[in-house]
Amino acid sequence: MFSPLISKLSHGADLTGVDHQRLAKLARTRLVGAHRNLIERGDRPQDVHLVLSGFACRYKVLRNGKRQIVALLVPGDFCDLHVAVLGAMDHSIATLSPCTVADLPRDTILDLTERHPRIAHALWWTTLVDEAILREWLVNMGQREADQQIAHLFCELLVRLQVAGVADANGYPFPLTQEDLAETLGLTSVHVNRTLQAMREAGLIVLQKRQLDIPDVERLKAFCDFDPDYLHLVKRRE
Amino acid sequence: MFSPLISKLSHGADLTGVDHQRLAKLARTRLVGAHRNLIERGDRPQDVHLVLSGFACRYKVLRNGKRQIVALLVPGDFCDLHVAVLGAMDHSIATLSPCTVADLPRDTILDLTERHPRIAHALWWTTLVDEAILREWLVNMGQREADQQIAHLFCELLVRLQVAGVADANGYPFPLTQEDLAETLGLTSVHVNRTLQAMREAGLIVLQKRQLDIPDVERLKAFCDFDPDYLHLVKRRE
DNA sequence: CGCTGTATTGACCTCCTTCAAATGCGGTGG
DNA sequence: CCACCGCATTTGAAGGAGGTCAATACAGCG
Repeated sequence: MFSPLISKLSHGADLTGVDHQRLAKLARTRLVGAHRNLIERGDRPQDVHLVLSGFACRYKVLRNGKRQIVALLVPGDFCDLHVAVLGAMDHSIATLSPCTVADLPRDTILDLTERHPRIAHALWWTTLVDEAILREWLVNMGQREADQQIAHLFCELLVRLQVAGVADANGYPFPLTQEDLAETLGLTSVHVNRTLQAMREAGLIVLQKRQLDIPDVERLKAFCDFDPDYLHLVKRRE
Repeated sequence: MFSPLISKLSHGADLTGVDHQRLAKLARTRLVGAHRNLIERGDRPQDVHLVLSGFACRYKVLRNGKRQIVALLVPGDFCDLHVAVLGAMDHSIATLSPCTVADLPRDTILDLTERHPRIAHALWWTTLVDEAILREWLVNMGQREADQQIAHLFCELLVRLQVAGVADANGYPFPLTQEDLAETLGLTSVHVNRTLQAMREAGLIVLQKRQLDIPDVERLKAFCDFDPDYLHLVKRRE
């Protein structure tokens, strides 16, 4: 049930089997349909939310109605680990596909981190990686052209989903619409569409029926100059 | 000496006078010229670095030589508060103007936070605000046009510099070149130049001799739809 | 006064957007 | 099983924001 989180954390810290147990004991999960708000701007959530399956996103909407997705949340990602420190949410979170979500009482988390430094350290690590991803997205939007931008996002998701244990070696389920993709990359859906077509023709990707396959992962990585160092993955001890 | 940091922290947490003392005691500062690297990608800094005056930036360079600035560091901002958790730096940090920088031994910081929860909380707060700023920059690059983008950055800096106590009500020293500005906004310096001219003609800004003045702050904020909630400032107790 | 880095300008180009219509497709109800 | 609906994808034509290249003007500084 909590395996995506545990799998992910094991790439960022040395969690022992005992620690795993502690996390798994917190289970209280629910199913959420696609396109539902999990948290809205201005909220002060009491529980900590965790995505266990499906895709969700952080987003902000401008006065003119435009929406910018500022993060994709995949299995193992926290929605609001630390709002308590900030007070109110400055952005909203919504599902992009059906998701299973865990609600963890904030007190439980606080208690857990206080008593188990390794867990605290692992959670620390996740938020710093989230920040590093934001920086890389900024580079992506600022300096790369649409095709490389899309390719880079696909490469990042491949790694992140593999780390969570929900992607195979060269592909994964990809429920986002072209519109969603456009909103995360700062493009229009029309241009995303045309760019995807070009990438398909170039044999870089196979994207159909909400499934992305990458025939030649190394080639795609080279195409967009992908370097996963910003994900700060640590060699996993078997 | 440490007033920018202390001034800033007081907007994010309830620090008492005693806490102030503790921070101030750590002083070991130095002057750094403009365009010097403070930290490079791959480094594992031992000390924690803090900007006390001047402008610095986080940046990443692509293989093709393009540079993207992913954060501006102003007085009171930390460079690398938490690399210890991540290991190596995934980006570099350089000065944009002459800066005074403080080097704080990591152990001192660890010790301080462990023994003084309020300080720990305040430092927590700063890193979460940094993350919120990244999200807003993503919105800026993805959804706003050049003129609003520039305006938004200017508004953000006005608030941040005021919070640090180094800006007056409607302006501040602005040492960045148009090239620097271009690299932070994902534009070219040519286009930044033309856009700045238009903004000057519109009376939105006065930018000359490395000094930015904003004749009508409310107007500029309205122009770019600026909402400072993402900076998570707390009403300061006098 | 000359040097060097920054700002400015012009001409041209292209990536991406806009608007609008058409096509395709999964799901549902008859 | 088929017709139909709603949503997502695809396509076309035209326009605009921003990029590229390269020359010129300007300003601070030793």
